[in-house]
Amino acid sequence: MTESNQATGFNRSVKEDAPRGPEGLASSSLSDLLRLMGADGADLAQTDAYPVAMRRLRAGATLFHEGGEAEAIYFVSVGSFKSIRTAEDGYEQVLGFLRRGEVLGFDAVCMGQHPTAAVALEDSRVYGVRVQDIFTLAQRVPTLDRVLHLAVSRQLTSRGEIADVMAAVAADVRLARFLVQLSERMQACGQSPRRLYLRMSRSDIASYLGVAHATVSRSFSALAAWGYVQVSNRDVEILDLERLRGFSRSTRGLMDEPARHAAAPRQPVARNGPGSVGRITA
Amino acid sequence: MTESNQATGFNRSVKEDAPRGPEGLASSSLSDLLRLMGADGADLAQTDAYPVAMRRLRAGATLFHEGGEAEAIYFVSVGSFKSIRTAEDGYEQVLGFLRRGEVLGFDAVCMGQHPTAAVALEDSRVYGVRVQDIFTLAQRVPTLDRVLHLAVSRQLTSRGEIADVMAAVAADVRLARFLVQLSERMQACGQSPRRLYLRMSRSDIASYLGVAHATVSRSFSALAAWGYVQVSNRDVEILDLERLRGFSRSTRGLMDEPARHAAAPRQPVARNGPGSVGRITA
DNA sequence: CGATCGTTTGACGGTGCTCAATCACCGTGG
DNA sequence: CCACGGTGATTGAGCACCGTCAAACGATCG
Repeated sequence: MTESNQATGFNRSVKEDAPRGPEGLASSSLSDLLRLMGADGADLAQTDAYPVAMRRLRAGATLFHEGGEAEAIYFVSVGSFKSIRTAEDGYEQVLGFLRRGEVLGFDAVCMGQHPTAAVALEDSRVYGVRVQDIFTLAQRVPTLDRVLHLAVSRQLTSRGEIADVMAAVAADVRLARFLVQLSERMQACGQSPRRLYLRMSRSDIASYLGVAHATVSRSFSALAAWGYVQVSNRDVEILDLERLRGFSRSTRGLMDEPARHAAAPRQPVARNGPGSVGRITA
Repeated sequence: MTESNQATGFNRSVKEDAPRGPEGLASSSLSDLLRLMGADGADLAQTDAYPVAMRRLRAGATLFHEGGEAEAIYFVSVGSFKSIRTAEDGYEQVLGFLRRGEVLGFDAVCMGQHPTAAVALEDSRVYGVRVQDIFTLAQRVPTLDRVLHLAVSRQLTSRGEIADVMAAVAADVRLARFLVQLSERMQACGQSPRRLYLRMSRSDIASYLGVAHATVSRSFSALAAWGYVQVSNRDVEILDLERLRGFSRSTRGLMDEPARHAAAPRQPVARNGPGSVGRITA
């Protein structure tokens, strides 16, 4: 618990060099937020009037706590977060990893308090919109309403991806699916889909995959041994994305497509090879 | 594949005795939908003008297919659904079970097509709102906008509950958590939290829990043997909700609170008893 | 450079997955 | 009414993947 966060409250003075709003929060205009969310600049010019809070967090700081009062929802501007739920015994269940353009804390609007917490994985920035302002603001600015709906819909989809990963498959396959997910997100951002830098710890990954801490390490080693990836600490390079994707789809029994076109440093199909247990029977 | 569904299309003639809209769909008024969603009747009277499609489905019918074009989002009026994603090998991953007042298909608005399918678990009815109408309608009728945000927020929360269940715990515990979830939902609906009738098959439960078909049966038997529940086919009676809830929270090792107050038909703590493997280390 | 944390790897034991047989429950047809 | 196939649920046996415990290794920071 070496949190270096500056408290939880929304109304908090934050070290900031941008202009301040009445709340002591750095503020930008709504148009900035809409631009971030990829809104086509229709009525953007008219939205400069609306101030929007902006908040910065250091790595490891928590944006809002589980059970905390729902003060605002946030849009990630730069950096990345994990959303987690902590069990009574202290076990942290990771529900997802969020990046630029994604929305945080929306699951709180139906309850008044946050069912999950959000923690920054690196130095980050977010826009915040107070919950009480959402409805009126969305009514005033249709573009915001649209943007919000879209972002939440995307969020809903990504929450579903946990199940895809945790669906009873071998641990190696879970990790492979996770890496493919990351790779696709990278590509969606216009970045290289082969070079990944993992912002989260092995334990975070383990929680997300629903396997043990140590098993993640073993699976990384296995994937590297098969020749799918090259791993150096948190740097991951995907050597053969297509074969990795194929393996991530593997279910059980001997994978139906050995897919050994050309260079296979280590034959993936062997004892303890891909897909020994894999999938639950339908 | 003995689907008795009446095709997928939204613009389909449906056997219906209610008034028809221009689309050949039975139609009700928007105020009905808002009332279903628990909106306080502020401007309800003025919303009678807006027609809303209503659709009926038989048990086993699919409301919309995975990959299908996103035509509308739906609100469950009566009955229940499962939302699923089907892998290439035919494995059905269940993402959640939905009941009255919940929203279906919203994750499609950000993509134009449905990332998941929805199948009726029993004879059911839904209200449908075309995707293209959502934004304009929400702007015209603020109450709808609010209702929609709330419903989606709830949906987001329930998607997170999959992780709670699938988080690496013993299979018995997963089932216990699932039953507790159902029980709480029953209570929220004003029904008895002890008497459950499971609308879904064992395989559906297995998929939702992330365990094998057979393991669900074994876990049911175990829970019954511990004296937590009494099971007869799809009828489940919870005999001791508090102890069941306690067990559902169990992690690993010998559960820290034996909780043997009084009557314990079969001592839950025994070899192969509760919480042998349980939880992944934090 | 030492302390602390995160990561890797090893060995062991157990739970749950696979396979498969049996049973219970229905709707059909003889 | 009872035989009959079909679906879904239960139970059993065997084996191996992975969770636990533990120790060694590496990285990062003060």
